[in-house]
Amino acid sequence: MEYNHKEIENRWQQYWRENNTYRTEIDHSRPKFYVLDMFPYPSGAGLHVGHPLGYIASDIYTRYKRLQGFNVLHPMGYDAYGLPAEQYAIRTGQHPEVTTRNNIERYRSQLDKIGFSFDWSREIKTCDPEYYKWTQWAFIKMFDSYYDTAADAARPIADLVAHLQKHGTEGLHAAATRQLSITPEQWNAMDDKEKSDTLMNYRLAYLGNTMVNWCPALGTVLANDEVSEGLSIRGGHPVEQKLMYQWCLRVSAYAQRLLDGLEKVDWTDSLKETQRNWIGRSEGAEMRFPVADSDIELEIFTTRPDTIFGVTFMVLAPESKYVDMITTEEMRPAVDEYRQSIKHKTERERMIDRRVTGVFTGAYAINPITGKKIPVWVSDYVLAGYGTGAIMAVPAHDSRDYAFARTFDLPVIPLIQGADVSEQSFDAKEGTMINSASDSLNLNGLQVKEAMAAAKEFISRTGIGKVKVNFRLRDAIFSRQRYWGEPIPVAYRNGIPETLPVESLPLLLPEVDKYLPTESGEPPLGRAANWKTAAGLPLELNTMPGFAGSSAYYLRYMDPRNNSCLVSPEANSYWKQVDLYIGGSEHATGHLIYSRFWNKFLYDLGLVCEDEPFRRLINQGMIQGRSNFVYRIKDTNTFVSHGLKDQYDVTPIHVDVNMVTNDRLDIERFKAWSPEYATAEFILEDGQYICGYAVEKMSKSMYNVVNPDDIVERYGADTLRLYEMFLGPLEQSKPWDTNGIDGVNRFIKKLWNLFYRDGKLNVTDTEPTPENLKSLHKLIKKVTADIENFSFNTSVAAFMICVNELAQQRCTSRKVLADLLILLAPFAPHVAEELWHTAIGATTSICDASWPAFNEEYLRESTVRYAVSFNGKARFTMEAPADAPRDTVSDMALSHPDAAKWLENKTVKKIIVVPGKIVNIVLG
RNA sequence: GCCCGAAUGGUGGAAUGGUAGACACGAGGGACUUAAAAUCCCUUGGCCAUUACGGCUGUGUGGGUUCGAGUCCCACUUCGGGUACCA
Repeated sequence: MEYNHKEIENRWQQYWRENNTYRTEIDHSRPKFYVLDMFPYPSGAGLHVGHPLGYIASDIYTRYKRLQGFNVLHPMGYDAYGLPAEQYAIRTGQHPEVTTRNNIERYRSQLDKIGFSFDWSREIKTCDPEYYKWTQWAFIKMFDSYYDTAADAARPIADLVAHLQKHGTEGLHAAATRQLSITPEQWNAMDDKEKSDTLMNYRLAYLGNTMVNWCPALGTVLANDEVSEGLSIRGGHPVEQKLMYQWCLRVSAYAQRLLDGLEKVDWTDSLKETQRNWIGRSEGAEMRFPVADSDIELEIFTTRPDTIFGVTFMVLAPESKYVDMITTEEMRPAVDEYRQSIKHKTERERMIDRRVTGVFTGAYAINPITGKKIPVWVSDYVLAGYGTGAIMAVPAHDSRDYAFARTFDLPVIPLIQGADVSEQSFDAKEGTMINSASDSLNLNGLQVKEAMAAAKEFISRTGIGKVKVNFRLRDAIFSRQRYWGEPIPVAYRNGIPETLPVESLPLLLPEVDKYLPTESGEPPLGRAANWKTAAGLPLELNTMPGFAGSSAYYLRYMDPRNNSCLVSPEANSYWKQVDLYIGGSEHATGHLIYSRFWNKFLYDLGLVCEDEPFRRLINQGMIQGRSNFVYRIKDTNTFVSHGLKDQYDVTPIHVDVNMVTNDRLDIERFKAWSPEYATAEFILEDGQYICGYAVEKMSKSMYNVVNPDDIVERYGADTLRLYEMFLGPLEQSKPWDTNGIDGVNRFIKKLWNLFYRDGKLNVTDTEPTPENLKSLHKLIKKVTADIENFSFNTSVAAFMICVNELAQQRCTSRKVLADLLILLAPFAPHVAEELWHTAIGATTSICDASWPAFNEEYLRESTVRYAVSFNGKARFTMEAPADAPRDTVSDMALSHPDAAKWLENKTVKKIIVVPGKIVNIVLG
């Protein structure tokens, strides 16, 4: 019997499929466990070897938990809406659905080859009407809800309407776009349009005029997390700011709960930190500064109310509504010109160009505490979208204000003792206050923290302002001017938006002749014929963004075919939440925020039983490419080997990693690669051409893409799985290097030879020896602990050691070998299943086996080795009885023959004995 | 700029404060073979020895705590990741 991976893997993959081995049902007799992968977007390029990394880890954990007796939910599906399929459709006219279907088929066949234990009966696709019905349904629920800030929960909008009818906005605690002040009489006198507009101020899904990231190249708006450094994440196109009337989700209402919820989940600190920064809670005060000779008051937000005595000017955002109100006649032309110049800059230009610019409005404000007159300026370093779009500038203690003050020659008043502000501002929140006293308030002599508290207390007591918490987290823009997304279930009656009846869902994505905007600039759905309700009302033309479909998919997996609700209470109360979620950290500020928001909303409605969707989360690292280079001597067709390249003037050229083995170039394949190289000549070292290498992103253009299918074909899925885990710690980014794969492949062959020695079955019913049991239980202990810690690389090493030991011991014991296979089954399921049946003689799948119990007894030693150190330096080792008391051990060390030379002419000051490990003799 | 993380042989990487470099790759040497592949054995951080499986040194840099530091503390350097005129 030889190890034949192709035959084995085909056989068992078929067996598992035919026997529905991985089908999962609710089973109250067993504890549940939910392991989830972030489902993939099926791109046209297919999977490369980096994609399955997280899936392999989650599969190992899933299989391990099943062997431990858990009923494990482990589903998979596709995040099927997305830009690439649509852009492909625009170029080729092929329907995105066709592209997507083909890509999904390719993904599925690639995934199947790796031997995952997904329950495919629960597969979902976000573009499937049966699925997106529930995405649309959730949107309608959000439209019909507002956020009650007193109850800290979403409530039906009908409750809000009732409140407005009776009390107006008096006593209303609701998250809102703007603070409104309405009497019941005013509300009741409103017409439908006015009422609709008013309610939009409160709805969780609302239409609003907001500054959006507009990407002209993609022809759509983008959410904040879809933009990085002024460029779109998809495609890298420039993004500009634009005021648009768009659908939004009031995620900001949940900011505090999203922050608090992080305390309850088991995620890495760095990921929690990323979310905390993104939510960006800052505590401070909102204050009003009266404008001189006017009734207008400027409202500002500051986190440093303690620095109120150092305010030497104020700054408004160019878009601030105050600018028009206070600018003096003589300054108006300059201010208008400045605002125009800002408007014409794209977001990216604004980022690159960090010059300090601004203009004086001509107006002065009054410092409410000192009564001093201070000039009001306009500058683009103040953002309209944060706080109130106006600031009090304290140049001595804020670096941005400092730069502005120096540019426009404004005064700088230091407020902290010893702070040198001649060269730069002193931003630290520490020190003793100076220059901070008026008739009503004296902060001098206080520490910064005390001063902050005192200032806040004073401000709220005197009514100058109030203590306020601000969040950086913005509402999510929910409209996309695209075709390939979920239609928003909204129709317009006389221009007033209303949601469709829930019973009419799903609202199907209509057919269009082209996937481009209409001539009049409307989104592609504007091309759909008859895009109206049955009653003839026009339907919404925007579609939902990419994150919509992925926000509640983990709930749908619990009950994927339910036609009457998103998830039944029975299914939800059994599966509860995701116990382990594995995926990339790139979703930290997108999907992982939106999902948590969406889940909390459903929780408020009493539709799900857990407040947080993902209990434990692991970020697998990215697998980078390892590119190979050849070195062409300039202006020739001669290539010089890596070790000799420095003697020539060379150009490095990427070469396909698939024709390089251990950095040695297959010269014949290289010549055949391109006609250009057919006549190439080579300068070799030691008869070989050695390539250089570099770690880069895995991509076609670098010729460093390694396809998992090729690895499976050549070495088998088990080798691929083990090798991906062996490569390094799961959470760390690391380059893929096929070179090391022979090591794990050899391990599988060694394992095989343990069961079939010289082609003959080598398993007997002999009793295990103490040595056998020691090797086995060392492994049980190590692998169990490693899986719990996601330290898969070290468990693979432990398998290698154990197999070597058992081979050396000539172990044939069926009991020991069977347990070895169970331990290995999560990692290399095919070979484990094969040997389980053919060599062990089992008649049921190894998936139905039980994880072996660890017994400390077998590891107990009668003697242990001590390292004997002198002054901390280890010098020799000695054996001692395992149960010897410390005094006996130190006496043994001192009388040991090797000790004599170290003890010569020295006095022993102290002896430290660490049982079973170290004897450290401290000499005088 | 701010926040987080990392730094260990030629390479990927192991090490509850207790003999640094597990495991693997690569490399060198050997066995088997007409030869190659495959397989197996030995060596492999550096330096000095090789009469000794002996010595010295060694985990980015400099300090500290400790009987003992890759591991803990302080300062710094470099590299990744996140975020950015967020007041």
